[in-house]
Amino acid sequence: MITNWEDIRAEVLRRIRTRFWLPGAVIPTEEALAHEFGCARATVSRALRELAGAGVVERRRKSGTRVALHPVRKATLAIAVTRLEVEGRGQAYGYHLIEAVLAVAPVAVISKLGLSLGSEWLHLRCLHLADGVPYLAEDRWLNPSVLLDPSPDFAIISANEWLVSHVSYARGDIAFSAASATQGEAEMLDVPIGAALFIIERSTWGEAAPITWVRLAYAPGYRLHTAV
Amino acid sequence: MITNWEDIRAEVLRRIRTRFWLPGAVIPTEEALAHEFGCARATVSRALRELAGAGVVERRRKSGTRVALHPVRKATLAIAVTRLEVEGRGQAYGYHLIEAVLAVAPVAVISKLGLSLGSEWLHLRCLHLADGVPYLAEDRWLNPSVLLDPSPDFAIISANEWLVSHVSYARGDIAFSAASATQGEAEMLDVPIGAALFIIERSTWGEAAPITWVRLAYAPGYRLHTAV
DNA sequence: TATATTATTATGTCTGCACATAATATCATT
DNA sequence: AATGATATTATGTGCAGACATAATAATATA
Repeated sequence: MITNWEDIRAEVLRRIRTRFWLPGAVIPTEEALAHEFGCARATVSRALRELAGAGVVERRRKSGTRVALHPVRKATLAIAVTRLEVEGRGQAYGYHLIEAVLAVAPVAVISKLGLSLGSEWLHLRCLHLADGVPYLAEDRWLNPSVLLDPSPDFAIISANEWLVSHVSYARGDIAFSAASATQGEAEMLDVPIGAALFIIERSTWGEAAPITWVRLAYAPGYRLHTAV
Repeated sequence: MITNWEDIRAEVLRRIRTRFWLPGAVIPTEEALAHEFGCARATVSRALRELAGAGVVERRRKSGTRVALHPVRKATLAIAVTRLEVEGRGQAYGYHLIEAVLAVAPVAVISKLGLSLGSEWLHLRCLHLADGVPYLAEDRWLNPSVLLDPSPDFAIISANEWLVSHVSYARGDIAFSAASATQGEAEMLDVPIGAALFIIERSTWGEAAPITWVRLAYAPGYRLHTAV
């Protein structure tokens, strides 16, 4: 008797991983499993739904549930506000605003956010520190119209942290890549020009207009990881 | 009247993103929302549970549901089998086995998988191509005891693809980082030594013993991205 | 034979109810 | 004032039943 959806999920996962049910094979119906485990169909359904969300099984009406043939590993990364990420490791967080100017956004940013040409945005360059050591170089373009009156002081609070608690957004996009350190990044992070850096680029849109585009260049050694 | 959990999730998300409910604020109870929307409590519960899973709200018994103060963006990356990733973009997939030898695993691998010192593992080096261009250099250490009899021919099928359909695993770990191309990687990918590469490292364990450790070095230009 | 039409099936969703559980508030006791 | 017992509250889980929906199979029709 298993009447707990987490235990059922574990048992089904066990049968898949031990290859009792092979990749591509159809597993018993919800009703059959509910009967076997001595629980309600809804409970089995909950367990299988979670496994489908994790990419372990694929489900289709009428045809049933089958073990995923090519398990798309869904790695879920938790991307926190930088300050909390650093403090969460027990390190002291530091933050410096390097530059904040109104300027015409470069074409790369314009095209990614779909801006009109020649529009002036706020350009921020900042450095985040962990235990006093350069941790992350931030290069951000920010739609000035989202700034409230009075405008926040980005020398004190990081744009990221201010944005998440003051500006509503509708959708966003995150990309991960690797790049060689530019001269500016090399200076900020105190590494040689050309060093391999881990890059996160984010675009964020509000309901009507784009909000911000940011490139985060992490100091060498940075790793994002997750259990599967 | 909203009696559909996805619509309820959308409506709650709208209220949060339009800052009708502010970060940190407690939102109405499931029962109150169910009454407002004219649906059952379970339906609201389902919607809020999904939002909690996405990191948008935080829920605690007795205290209720509140809008996440520091929304940990949970970026879910879909990591497919390389062949399907390439073919999914409409490119021709190519695969070459460079080397396959039994050898003593280096300390870095031993420590990551918790192997006993001096054990001989199968060392594979392979190159994956997209439209004939080097795409990914793979450096893999594989526990020879997982190989069935007859042993698969890794000159024809990639280890990744063979493993997902032939070996059961219990848990794994994925890490993303950036690194400068080693001499071997530079040769395989046809890039200068020191070029910034996107790196994925994976460790996989079976129920009892470790199965494999692999380092995937992607050619410059590779990006992983996801909508939020 | 090819093409609609209809039945069947397994998952997807919603409801109303019950009880479990964790966190908090309240109150009595020392 | 500090401590401990008790009540209250909101979420967490489970159940049985109903109907919706998508995909497939079976059947009838041109």
